[in-house]
Amino acid sequence: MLSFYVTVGLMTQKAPTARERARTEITAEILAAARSRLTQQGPGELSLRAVARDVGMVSSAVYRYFASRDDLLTALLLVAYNELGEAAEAADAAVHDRGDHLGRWIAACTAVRRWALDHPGDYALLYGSPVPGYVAPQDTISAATRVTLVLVTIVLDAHASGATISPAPESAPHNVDEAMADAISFLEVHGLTSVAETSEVALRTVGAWSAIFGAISFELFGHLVGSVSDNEAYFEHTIIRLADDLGLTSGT
Amino acid sequence: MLSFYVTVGLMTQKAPTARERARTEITAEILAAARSRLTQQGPGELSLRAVARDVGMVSSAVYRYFASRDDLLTALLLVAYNELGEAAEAADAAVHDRGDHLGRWIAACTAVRRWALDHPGDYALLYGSPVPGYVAPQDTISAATRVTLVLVTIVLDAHASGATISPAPESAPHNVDEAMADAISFLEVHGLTSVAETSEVALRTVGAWSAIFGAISFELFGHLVGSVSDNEAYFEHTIIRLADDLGLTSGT
DNA sequence: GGAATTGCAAGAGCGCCGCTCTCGTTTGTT
DNA sequence: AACAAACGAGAGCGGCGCTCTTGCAATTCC
Repeated sequence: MLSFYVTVGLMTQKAPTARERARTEITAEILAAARSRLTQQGPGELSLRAVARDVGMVSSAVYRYFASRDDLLTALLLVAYNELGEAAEAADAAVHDRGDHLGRWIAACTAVRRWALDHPGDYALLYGSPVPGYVAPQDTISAATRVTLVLVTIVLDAHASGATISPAPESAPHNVDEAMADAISFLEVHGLTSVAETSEVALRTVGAWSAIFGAISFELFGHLVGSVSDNEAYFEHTIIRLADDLGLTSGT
Repeated sequence: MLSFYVTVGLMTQKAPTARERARTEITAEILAAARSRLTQQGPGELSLRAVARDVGMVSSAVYRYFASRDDLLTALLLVAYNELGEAAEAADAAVHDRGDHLGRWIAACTAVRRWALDHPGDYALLYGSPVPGYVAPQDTISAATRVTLVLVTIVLDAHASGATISPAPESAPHNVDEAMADAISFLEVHGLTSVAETSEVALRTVGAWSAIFGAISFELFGHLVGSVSDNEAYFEHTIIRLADDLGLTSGT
């Protein structure tokens, strides 16, 4: 760890100075302290002065590393998004039978819920009510996409393997293509081959993802108290119903 | 308005003193000022000192009317919950053909979305990430129930008129009754007659409600940017899909 | 009707917050 | 060795929730 950069060639790569090493180290230390506070409390309660005390600094010194509280929150946003995305990816990858799309769906969804329950503060930062003024920088967006990309990929894999969806209800409007235009171009950008009925599948996938989000949020924020007695069973029912709607069958 | 209580009998009802009248009036004034700030900003940004300035008071004076910032937020919670519930009830009641359950469903859901878009701050207070320490008092719960009660009633009305639901996917677990026990007793308490397959209907209704919440939250909090190009069309598709899943048909 | 009690608005003040600026000190460059 | 950049600490600004005290007005008691 100490001579990490020095071993690269012969001075082709500059060795980091002591200051540089200290800087990245302290930055990570601050971030870790902030993270541990965030996970337990909420984003609104995260105080820069408190994390400064945690790392044994005076508050003004922290501003050498993060320009503002919003900057710190953005850094945490990135970390949390990536961690959640990684959890979903790992859960999906752990299913050995890649053709078992239902199993992959359940694994990924369950991992998302598990992570949310284990990191309520982080979840609130990612998906809770945003601060009115705040707009997420570009780099956070790609991190935010990882989770949805896992789900989308599973659905597309299933449809590439011949999965089909039930017909849309007769009373549904017929402007699906226009409504989901952005999703379609998103798929194209990510090189995901289109399947038949692309926009209808996209519609249902986005709908499924927001339904999952709704279920987790309701559970986490206490809106299911008095209605659902077994949150885990309820969630399992929900995601299986969604999978069924997306054409993911237990066969294959 | 002035001689409101005085006209009731002959001193059987005490006339409110000037102080009492002033108190309720000022309380309402503070609440209104707070509300207008809340609707535009979020709950986290609502400062008691700011509303005090709005009503031309010093901050400590406001504490005569609301014991704490949390108390003020709770009062706002109640107002907002009731307003949202009323909006949903009114939209449902405006559908003249009471047998048109799909129409009533669409009307109620659309009204909820409309209200949320018009009152983003209030919506964040009701359904956004809660403050970790805060627990909602009992009186807010009944107000919170109004919206869901509208939706539940429509679904039950439809099923009392012979609506049926599609069978659950074969891969679904079989513990629906236990998972939805609380919802069933909720229905009994509210004197809502059970229909066939009660717990499955309850499961789907709760699922539908959280899916609606998810769709609205995603739209409001900007998580649909890049996926959905027409939010209104997307929402209409969503609620019609949910209605179809609940057995609400356009016929009857 | 006058005195005691209660309700009220204002002010000062406490500890917290985000953030800025200044001032010595340390580290890296030439 | 001289200079420049980065850094940590401290003081300080305005704003926050909330408490306490003080004078004043409305109400109630005798």
